[in-house]
Amino acid sequence: MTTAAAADPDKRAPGRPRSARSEQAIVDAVLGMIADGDAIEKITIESIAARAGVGKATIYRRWPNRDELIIDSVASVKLPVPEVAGESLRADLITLVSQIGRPNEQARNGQVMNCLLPQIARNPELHTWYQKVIEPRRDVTRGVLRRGVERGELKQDLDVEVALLMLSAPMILQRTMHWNPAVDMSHLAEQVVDNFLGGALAAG
Amino acid sequence: MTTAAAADPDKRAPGRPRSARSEQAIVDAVLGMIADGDAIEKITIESIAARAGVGKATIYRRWPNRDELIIDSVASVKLPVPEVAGESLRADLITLVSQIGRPNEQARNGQVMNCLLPQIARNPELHTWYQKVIEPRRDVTRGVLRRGVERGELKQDLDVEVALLMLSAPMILQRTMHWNPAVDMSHLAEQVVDNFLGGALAAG
Amino acid sequence: MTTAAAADPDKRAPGRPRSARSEQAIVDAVLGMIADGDAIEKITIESIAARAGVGKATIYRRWPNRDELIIDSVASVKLPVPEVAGESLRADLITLVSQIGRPNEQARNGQVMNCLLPQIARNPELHTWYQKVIEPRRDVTRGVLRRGVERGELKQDLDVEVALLMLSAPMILQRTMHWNPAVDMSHLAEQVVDNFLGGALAAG
Amino acid sequence: MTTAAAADPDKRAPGRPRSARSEQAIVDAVLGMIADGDAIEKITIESIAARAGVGKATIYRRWPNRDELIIDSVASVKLPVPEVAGESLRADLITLVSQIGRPNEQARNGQVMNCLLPQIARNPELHTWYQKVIEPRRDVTRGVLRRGVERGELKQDLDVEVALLMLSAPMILQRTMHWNPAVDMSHLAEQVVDNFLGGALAAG
DNA sequence: ACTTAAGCGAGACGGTACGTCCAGTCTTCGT
DNA sequence: ACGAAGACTGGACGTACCGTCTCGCTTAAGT
Repeated sequence: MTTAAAADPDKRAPGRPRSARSEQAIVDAVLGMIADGDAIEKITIESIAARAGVGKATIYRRWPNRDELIIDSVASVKLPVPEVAGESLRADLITLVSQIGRPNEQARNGQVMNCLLPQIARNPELHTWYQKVIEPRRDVTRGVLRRGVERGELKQDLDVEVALLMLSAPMILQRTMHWNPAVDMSHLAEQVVDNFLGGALAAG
Repeated sequence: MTTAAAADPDKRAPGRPRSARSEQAIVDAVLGMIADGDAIEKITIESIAARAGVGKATIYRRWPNRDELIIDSVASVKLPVPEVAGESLRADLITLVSQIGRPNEQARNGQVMNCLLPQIARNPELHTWYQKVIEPRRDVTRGVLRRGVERGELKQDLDVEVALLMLSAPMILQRTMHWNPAVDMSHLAEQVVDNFLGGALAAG
Repeated sequence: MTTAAAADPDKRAPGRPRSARSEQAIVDAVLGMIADGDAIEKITIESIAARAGVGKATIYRRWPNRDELIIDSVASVKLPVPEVAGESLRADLITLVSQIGRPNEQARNGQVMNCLLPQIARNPELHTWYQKVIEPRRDVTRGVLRRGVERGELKQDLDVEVALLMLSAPMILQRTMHWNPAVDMSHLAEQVVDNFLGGALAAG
Repeated sequence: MTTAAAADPDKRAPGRPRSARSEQAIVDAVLGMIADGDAIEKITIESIAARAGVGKATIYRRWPNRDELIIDSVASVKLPVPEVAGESLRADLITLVSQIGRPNEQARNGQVMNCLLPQIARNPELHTWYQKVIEPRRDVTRGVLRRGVERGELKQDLDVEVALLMLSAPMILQRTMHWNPAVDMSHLAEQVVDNFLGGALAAG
């Protein structure tokens, strides 16, 4: 997202190199303000520059505008790709699903996804990029589902991609936006997985 | 959302009454810009006033700020509460689910939801209001599900609210944001309903 | 120099009229800073706006840039067209010449002409404008000289325009720039006039 | 004006000596931009560095700021001290006066003086320096005038310094700023000298 | 030949001011 | 009293330069 790396890795660019300290200070300032729960429109370039102790030009040298900076900052918070125990299909899915949309300790609250969602919706580049970020996580769930199909636990004709969507979308909307206020979120992951696996139809 | 109605319905306010033409022109301007696919942040009060041929104060007299205006405008596009034929549970659900997040002719593209999503996420008032708007639609689906439970077609212990979430969330995210690009959207409603009803587990 | 007057004097512009108070505050701020002896390049639009308690846009609505504003402010200091007693040619000329380039009480120091000189030199529009400003003053001297010629006191073939230049240029350069540091300025006006009248050649 | 020479002339500084090529390139860039008629405020350090193909630091190593650089560059254009034939007082004065403020071939137009005038007015150091530059030229005229006095051609009580001012100021203002647009400049030097010598009073 | 020391082009650094745009408010006139 | 028009203060925008500071690289002089 930042300036592309040099084509020739041997030849470094002329002139004074960019300061890693400044870069970090900027990203930290952004994450700090998000974590402080500041309204997203209050996170201005000027306030970021002031908080980071950095000139505005130093920001604009790296990011073309505020949105890219915020997105990049959030993206820099590396979320570890989750691992699964492999005990059972249900347990693995609950483990994975319960992590979707969960606020993590660095990007300390749900504001982060609130920032990202609209940008992703509008910015095709960002959308593509975001897909790349979550694809590894999606891949883990995909693997679990595929193994379920191979083992005969899941239906042979299961559309894995639709399944992924059905597992993640409820978690995302509910966690970031409290989409349906009548839903109790304490056991949502289990409920989603169980409904997904068992279906709604009455047995027999 | 607009200015509260007069306390005494008999006594009309003195002076020149507000022009319905202005109000309509403002709302039309907003909807027009949304339909034109303008980026949401380009829809400024000034541009709205210019397009509507109206003074800024005339807008502020009616709405407290830009977000409320946009939301109100979008909300004014009356979406008819869908009706169901009542033939079968599956057919009814597909009818309802396929309408979720569908762009309609007045708010002519998916931009509308893109505008609303972040606002809803951040603005508690708006969130409450939005619940009220979609609650009637939700209620229809809720009714269908409840009848399914009563008839014994659906599990007795089905959590209807979670079910609603599982039916709508995938449609919303996929339709407005192409959340999972690997998903084919041509039969998504059917797939979501069938997965929801039948579950993913292999029979037997 | 400010926005041109309306073509039709009857029809006033729509909308809120510009505030005379703001305009005065801006001009006062500029003159104040000049009088304070601030370096000319320290008189920035931002500092003017702050001192005048005015938004920057209010300044830019009236003047296209800093230079025009400063010039206009200085120009607004109405210098009274001098009058002459008419006693004698010599006395009248001394009266007039001694006023050229003299700092006056409102534009309280020589900085003013220092500001204007380079602008005049570079900006043709300003040059034209400045000519109009000083023309009335020049006209008074011109009248005195012409009467001198008519009365036969001055040479019949005197080039009045060259004469004006010879009377004013030494005063301007010496007063604003101390052009020749070896010149004693205390009786400069008298000396210039006497040299001009009597010439340098030895009598006889 | 450049960095002071070493205290001990024998001991040259260690390290790589400054490049004469760079120095020349910088000065040439400045003179070129002036000659191109660029507005003085467009001649920035950055543009100079770019045009000269030189780093900014290389400029700052030699001159403390833009003004000094511009002045130094202009000053480097050596104007030859004029010589006089000594035929007659009038002819000598016309020779000298006609050269005042005349654009020369290197500093190719009147812009140069336009650049210098305001700086001189504001910067006392520069003022002193400028006096030194023009003093030799002034001295020639001073010599001619003094000889005129000694020979009895000019009045015994002539104030030579005031005379210098009266001869040069009209030429400067008219040549660099077209001070009085009504003045025909084609014979200005002759007119000034003749007026100066003969005075304006009618004979007899 | 090798070290030392300053020069070099390049360009990033923290800043300041620019001139523009919009927010939300206020003030005018005409309806 | 509402209408439009548009001026008001305020503040962020993204750009341009300032004068300073690294970078890796020459270029000499003194070992």
